[in-house]
Amino acid sequence: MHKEINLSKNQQIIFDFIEKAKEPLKAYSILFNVQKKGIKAPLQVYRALDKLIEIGKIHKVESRNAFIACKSSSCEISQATAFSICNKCENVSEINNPKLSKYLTNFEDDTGMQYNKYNLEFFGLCKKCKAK
Amino acid sequence: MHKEINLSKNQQIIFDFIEKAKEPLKAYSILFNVQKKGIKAPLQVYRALDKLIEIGKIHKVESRNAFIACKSSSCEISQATAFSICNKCENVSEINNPKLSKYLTNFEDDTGMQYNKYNLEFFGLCKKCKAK
DNA sequence: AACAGTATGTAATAATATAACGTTTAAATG
DNA sequence: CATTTAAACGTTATATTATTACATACTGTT
Repeated sequence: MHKEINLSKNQQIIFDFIEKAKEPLKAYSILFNVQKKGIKAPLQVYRALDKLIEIGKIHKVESRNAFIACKSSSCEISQATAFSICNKCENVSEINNPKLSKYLTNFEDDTGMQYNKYNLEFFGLCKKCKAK
Repeated sequence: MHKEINLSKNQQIIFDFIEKAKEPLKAYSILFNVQKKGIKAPLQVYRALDKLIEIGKIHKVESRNAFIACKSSSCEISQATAFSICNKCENVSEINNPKLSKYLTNFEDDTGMQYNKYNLEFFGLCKKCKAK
């Protein structure tokens, strides 16, 4: 579960926008859309994004360079993320599966090394796109 | 195992360079290093990279925007990749673990959807960096 | 030879992200 | 409350990553 942290003004503006979207947003698309709120420069966006990622309120979808609000209560502070990505409609949803996260969190590689952080992105066709 | 495919001139030049490196390389770093071989423009590099990824000779490490030669015989044509990444020294190695790939290939999300392609990136400290 | 598919060369530009600087605000400490 | 410290902010410039658009050339079939 997320620790409750007071967001700063810019962080709050940008988080609100990402959360409403319910789909991954690009940094510059965020920028264009919050300019009316006084945010003028890329760096203001990227700084807020960095912080929001750090505290686990959003995640970055690496393969898409896009940002999405965290809707899972189990991905502890962004350490462990998994996404399902449709290659056709680009729908992205966070996978909240305790078995999967347990399996990956406990995974040891051949050298015996264990990891506390991972990012997993699955690709395929979502149900809607498959039906077509 | 990889199907044997004849690489074109540019593809071969760029693949040779990535394979020798044995660490992930950035596109523009590749460009600067193959200019003496007559490759002058970013697009020439990106086109070769796209093709090499498509046929499974290299992978993209998404969180680093970098490219690494495939050393695994089991990641069938780039459909299933897993990497271990050290956050300190930036060492990246491909994880070739049949159990892991089997687990992920067979994974079904809560909607019953199955995926044939995924990319997993684990983060932590490698042995060397942990020892320090 | 004609065709289709893939690869190439080149210039321009788009999209993504950070460096460097100085100022302001908020929180913690004496 | 005054002081200190850390975090956040604003701004400009620039670095890095990647693609569009268009013209040409090569490769392997029929």
